[in-house]
Amino acid sequence: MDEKRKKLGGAGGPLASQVKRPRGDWDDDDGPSQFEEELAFLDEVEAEMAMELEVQPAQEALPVRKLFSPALNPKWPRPTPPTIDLDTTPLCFQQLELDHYIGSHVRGMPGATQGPVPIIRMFGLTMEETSVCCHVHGFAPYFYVPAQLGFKPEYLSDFQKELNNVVIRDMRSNKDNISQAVLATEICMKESIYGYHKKKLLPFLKITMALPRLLAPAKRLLEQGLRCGPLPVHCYQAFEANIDFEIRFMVDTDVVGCNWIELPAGKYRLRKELSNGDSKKDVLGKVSLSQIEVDVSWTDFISHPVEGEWQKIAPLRVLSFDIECAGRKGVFPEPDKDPVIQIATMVLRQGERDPFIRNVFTLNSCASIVGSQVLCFQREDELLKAWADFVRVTDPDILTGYNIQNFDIPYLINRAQTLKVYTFPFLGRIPLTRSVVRDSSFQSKQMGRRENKVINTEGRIQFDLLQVLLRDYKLRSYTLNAVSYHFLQEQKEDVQHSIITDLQNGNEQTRRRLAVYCLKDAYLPLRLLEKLMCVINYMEMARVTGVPLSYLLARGQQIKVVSQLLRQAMKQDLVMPVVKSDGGEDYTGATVIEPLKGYYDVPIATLDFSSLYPSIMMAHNLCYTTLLQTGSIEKYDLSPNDFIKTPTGDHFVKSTVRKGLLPEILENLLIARKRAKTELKKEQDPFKQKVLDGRQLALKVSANSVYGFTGAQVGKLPCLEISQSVTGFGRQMIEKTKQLVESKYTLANGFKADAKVIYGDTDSVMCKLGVQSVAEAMEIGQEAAEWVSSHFTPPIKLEFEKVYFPYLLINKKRYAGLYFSSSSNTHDKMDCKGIETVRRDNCPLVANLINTCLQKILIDRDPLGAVEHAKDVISDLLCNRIDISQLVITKELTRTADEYAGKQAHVELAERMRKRDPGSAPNLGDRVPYVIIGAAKGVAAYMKSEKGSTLAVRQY
DNA sequence: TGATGAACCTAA
DNA sequence: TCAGTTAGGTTCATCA
Repeated sequence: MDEKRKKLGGAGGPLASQVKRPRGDWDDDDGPSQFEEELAFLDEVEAEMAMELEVQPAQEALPVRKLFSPALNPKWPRPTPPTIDLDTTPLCFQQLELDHYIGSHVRGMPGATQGPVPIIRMFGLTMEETSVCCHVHGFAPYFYVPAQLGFKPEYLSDFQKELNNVVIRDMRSNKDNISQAVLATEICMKESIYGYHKKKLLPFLKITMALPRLLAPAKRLLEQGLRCGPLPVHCYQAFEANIDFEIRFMVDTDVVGCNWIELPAGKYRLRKELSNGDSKKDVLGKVSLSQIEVDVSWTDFISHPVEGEWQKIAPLRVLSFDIECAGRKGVFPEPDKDPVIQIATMVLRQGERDPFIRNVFTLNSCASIVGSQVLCFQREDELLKAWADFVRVTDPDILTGYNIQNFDIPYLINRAQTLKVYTFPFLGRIPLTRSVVRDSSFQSKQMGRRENKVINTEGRIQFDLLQVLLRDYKLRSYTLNAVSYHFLQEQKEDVQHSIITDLQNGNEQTRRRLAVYCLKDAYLPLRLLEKLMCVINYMEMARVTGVPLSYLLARGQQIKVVSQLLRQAMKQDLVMPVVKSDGGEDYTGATVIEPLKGYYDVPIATLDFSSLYPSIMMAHNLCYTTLLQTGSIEKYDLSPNDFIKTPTGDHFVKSTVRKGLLPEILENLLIARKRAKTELKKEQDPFKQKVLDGRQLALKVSANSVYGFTGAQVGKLPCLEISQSVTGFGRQMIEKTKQLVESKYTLANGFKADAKVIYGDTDSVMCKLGVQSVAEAMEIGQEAAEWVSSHFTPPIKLEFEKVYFPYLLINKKRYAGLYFSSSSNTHDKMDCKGIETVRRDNCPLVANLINTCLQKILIDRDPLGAVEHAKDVISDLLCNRIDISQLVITKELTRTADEYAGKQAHVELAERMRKRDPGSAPNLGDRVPYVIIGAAKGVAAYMKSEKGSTLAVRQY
């Protein structure tokens, strides 16, 4: 079978022309596309696997009812779950999504018995593919404030009453008629995480509120001041009042994202399907579409740590889909005007190779497609209704596709509204909760401003591939076509947007062509998801950081650190203050050593501090809990031996006095990473390997984001003393490394030459050691790294990483070289940093030209050839012989012409392009920075030529 | 003509 | 209600 699959892999393979298909008016290409072969092949796979007979593809409209008959579509519903004997059977499921809703008290469950109560809801999956919805009762939100001086336990009830009164008075409308906003107050001994306080626990008031949304007003009112008993009015500072309810719950119950939950036998209640009028007391009716729905007390379930058997992953259903709309010419489709004409869907079990459901819902007839079910509808509203029903029946855990979040789902929902398909917008697992489209804007320094739509699909995780790619990959283009080509070397089916409507208005063959296109657009995201191991990697990230899977795509970096910090803090009775974040002064970052620019025809050894910032935090015990605030040294009578002064003048106690939380978190992350890596080496099963690799990656990323968290001034808990001390130590270290290397490896000490650090950035130094061979450079580099490491506090470690030979150092953050690490005989790659070849704001022509030039310089050792090449391209440009499809133009460049021949050429080219195809100025905004001149100038500069003699290399 | 700042993207 | 950091190169527009 795999043999066959391989054959399909090669473009234009022998299979491509064997099968003929009927031709329609729009069928101007030869034979079926490769994707069609692939689809057809999927049918064969199933036949070979002796699966049940495939349903004959339908061509004519089907009565909708029949679609859902088990006889026609046996694979749609999940397998019937085993019957459960509550008294003897525990229920184990992998929790995939965790949220909360406001409901009312359930008899026998802990928590408030009156008024609205928050109920945690876990959605998940058993190993047998049974979907589970679990209502967890009795957990209430809370926060802390330090008890006022002189506060006595007997004041508690007064305090609670006072706070309750002001909170209720503060409510604009009390729709739910809440009479008890504050459920409980108690005194407990805690310590603020912020600053060192000699480990002294102080009395705090733990305030439990009825609902999560009451935390913010309670906090605000307490900050404004509250009077209690005989004490004067006091303004309280709130702690942990800004923690998401879900995170609060997970931290307190040791639940991490996507871990396994066990409900012990006898401890949970099964919900039943209740028909109308069937209202037995004590039996709750099902409210979700999950196959099994249960209730449990928050104190009664077991949360399994991600270890051993509990590392497994349940067979999630991943549903990928794509829609086509019949837009008007030149107008982007609008849901109140333009119909949805096709929806293609593929459903895959996570871990399996091929989707087990493949279908396309079409408006009007459509010729059959081998490998896919074709479901035709005469009316658009019926199509939409049937598709939504189909989604609910197949009950996917994950919804994916390309840009479904900002296009497909909103379009479908809005279109359904226009057509009055009222049953449509219920795409989650709670049939009573309508999916609505909301706008949200999201802003961060990292990602800039981003406008997004948000659609609630309770219990089903939206995993929009586009969003994943935007987050995790820096790409030149994010079109599905470009992305597919980049990762899969595969293209979309070739259908121009402008002809979609014509295809729809043609015949069943043209609609078939459209359907194949649509199917591929549903299929590609699945392939990409698998190739990039998104689901596994995200799950591991959720497990490592402890947040729900959905947070990873919906939220930023900070929540992950907060989750870990809270878990660690709780163990030591430490609590997190709510800080008001006001962006202050920036602080100094890393050092970039002034480069000795030039072309180095000798091996350059590169030494790197591994995980520099995490290791600094560990080595020097930098943490909120170890920070000595002004006056603390005197206050706690600390001797100089007890603390350190950082390069920025901040003080932290040593680990002998108090071990910091952040260093502890980092240690755990790095230990876990090491463990994952050793397990990875031992593991034979490729699936488990992927999981472990995903984990070690998640652990590394998590460790590196801790520093950023402390420096995030608009953040949950910024601490510039930590972040600036970290960078301060870093600056000191790189400077010291340079000195050490240059002082030991000298002629005077018997080495072949005086070593010179020619460049360095943040955590690395590039050393010219005066040796001629890569092997020698590796040997000395290795030794130097070890020797330098011994001058620093563990776990700080300088590592020999690679040798560049030759090495072209153009400027700070701009260099290229042949990269040797595994072998001293052959280079692994040509490594380019910061140069046009790696930048996404240049047109391909520039990148290609520079890349070729660099290859000629570094690999062929032919700098003259490089300049010749640059010249050739220039003259091609000037003679209009260049392939203009490689060019993208800037608006600015078309406006001004100047003396630069290259630039002038571009202006002309831009004009030509415009004349030829006025509507297609491609990627407007891309830079074409003096394309060729820039390159030639660059190459010449690399050759140390004088300014002005751009093409001359005589001096070299 | 050179200085300056914005926009963009990258290095780490 | 939400947002990881700073350093730094290159290009281009603007202005005196």
